[in-house]
Amino acid sequence: MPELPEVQTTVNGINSFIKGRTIVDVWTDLAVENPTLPSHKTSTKSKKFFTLFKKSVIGGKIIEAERRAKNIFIHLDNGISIWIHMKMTGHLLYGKYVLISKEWTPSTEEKNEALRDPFNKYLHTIFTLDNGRHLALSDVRKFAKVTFVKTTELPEIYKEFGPEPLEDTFTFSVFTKQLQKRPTRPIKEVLLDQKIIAGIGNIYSDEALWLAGIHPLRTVRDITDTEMQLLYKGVISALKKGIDFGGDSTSDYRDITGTRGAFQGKHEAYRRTGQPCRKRGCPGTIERIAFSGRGAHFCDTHQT
DNA sequence: TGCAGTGTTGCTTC
DNA sequence: CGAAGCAACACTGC
Repeated sequence: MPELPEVQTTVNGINSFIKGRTIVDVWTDLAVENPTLPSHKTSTKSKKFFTLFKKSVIGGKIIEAERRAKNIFIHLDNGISIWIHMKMTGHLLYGKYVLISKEWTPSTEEKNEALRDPFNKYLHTIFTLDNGRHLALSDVRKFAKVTFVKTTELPEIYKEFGPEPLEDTFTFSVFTKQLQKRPTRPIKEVLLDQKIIAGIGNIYSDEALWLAGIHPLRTVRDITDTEMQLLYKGVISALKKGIDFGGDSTSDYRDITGTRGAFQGKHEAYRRTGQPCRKRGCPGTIERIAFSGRGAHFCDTHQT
């Protein structure tokens, strides 16, 4: 699920619902661990690390949440930032929960029925807020990671991610310069590399390539300047469209109120295998190939 | 029933 | 070194 538009939707939700709240407690079943950039090896799978985590975030007031690549940073007023990566199936939920026999479930007072959606179970980390409500991490597959860093360390960490495709500084020249760092690699693979461009995953790379009419296996250096222009626009418009529709809930993704996004009904390529291409006048069919350990979907006619 | 496939990414192996 | 493949985990669908 969570690529740039889904993570952005989550961050927007945190900022509209829980900004200003203070964290008064944290619970975890230790099923999640922290992101492992070279500089941050410790794991919440150890009780010792979790004790330190608790000590660092309890009493902190949420100033603002921020997205970098597919990561969420929640800045607290005590100089600490909570760092969350939702990986494949993680998502954050805001609700009123109760702990019953080692499992958190929505309280009877919780009026938001979406939180009772089966996809919104599997809670592995719970932040209790000063209004008695909770920010919960739901994650079936338990790949999501949670840790903390000093806020002052973030500029150094942000350097490990590529440029942000929706920022004003992401010009066509930045785009091509980044892609040219991998001239011999297939374009789809390069688009997925977070160090080249931040935030693109399997869904939006398929969509961007469909928009640009480029086959996913084309090598970067074989792509013409005209095609690059189309791809640059395609990347930006696919991501913006994802945000406009509140993200993609093909699978587990939900916004922090537990509600599905709507982008899954809007795909042109992703997971439309065997269906007709919807580009105007195109007689093609969407094809799927296995590639780089995942699926790539593209039109067999207009993507060349 | 069984196995391929699922949004991510870092580690291992060659 | 780059590149390919896999592992982490649980569930769905063919």
